[in-house]
Amino acid sequence: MISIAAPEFDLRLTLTSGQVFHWEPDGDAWRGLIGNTAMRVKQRGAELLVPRGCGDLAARYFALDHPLTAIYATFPEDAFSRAALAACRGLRVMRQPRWECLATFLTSAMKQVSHIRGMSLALRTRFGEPVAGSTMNAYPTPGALAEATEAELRGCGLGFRAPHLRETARRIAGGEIDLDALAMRETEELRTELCRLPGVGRKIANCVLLFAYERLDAVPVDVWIARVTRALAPRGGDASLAELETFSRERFGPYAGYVQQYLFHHARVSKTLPAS
DNA sequence: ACCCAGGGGCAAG
DNA sequence: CTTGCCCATGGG
Repeated sequence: MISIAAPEFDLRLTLTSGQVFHWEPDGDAWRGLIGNTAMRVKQRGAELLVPRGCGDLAARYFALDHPLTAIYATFPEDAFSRAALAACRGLRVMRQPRWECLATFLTSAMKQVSHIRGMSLALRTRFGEPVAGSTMNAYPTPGALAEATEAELRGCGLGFRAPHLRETARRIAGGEIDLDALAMRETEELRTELCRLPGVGRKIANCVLLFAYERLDAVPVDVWIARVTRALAPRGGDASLAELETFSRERFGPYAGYVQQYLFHHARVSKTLPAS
């Protein structure tokens, strides 16, 4: 293990905030994969202990370069947002592998976090390649999922999401869509391209923009964020999802995705909403 | 038994 | 351009 600097970072909060679904606690450390690299990571104060040779990889994955102080300066002043910031200080919006992020959020539709974890693990176990030094397999490639049958995917608990994942995997494996090449597109254009994929609508596209394409202003509006922002927005009681997204982007500013992530996690963990 | 989950697609208004 | 309904599955 080596040590890297990780000021203003909370590993546990970051890994349990509903961004990634394959990390598991191992004593006072965490075990998981960054792409195809096995990792055991442990926080010790303002430093992070990672396997030798994995410092740069981990620093990038955990976004240790994000300017949290500047980001916090943009947070709204209302009581609930302040409480979320106080409760989630050190939570970072990670940089995830694009395909893995797209596929896991595609399976997330109308599922609780624990279910998403279960599907991710089942897909890895059934269709992923083994990784040296890990008992967990890598996330399955687009090709591996494109070749799976719908029944096999349903066997992993995917339900009605199975044909969506299969067809999206097929398009990517076949080269109709290049997730890496899309990285240089502007956000609006990139979102439009992602929304063309079956099973990917506005909310899931925004998750992928935020968690895999560094678009920190993207706001995924799920049921939790809808509840929070309906309470936060003036006359938000009957606002549509589109209106809530517009409200969030305008109210929360250039790091709206960061704000949203703090509100999401705080609301979920505390089981509270803004007083309206 | 009943409810809900980090939604999306499609038809109908 | 909006709204209503269905789509599987599992845990509380």
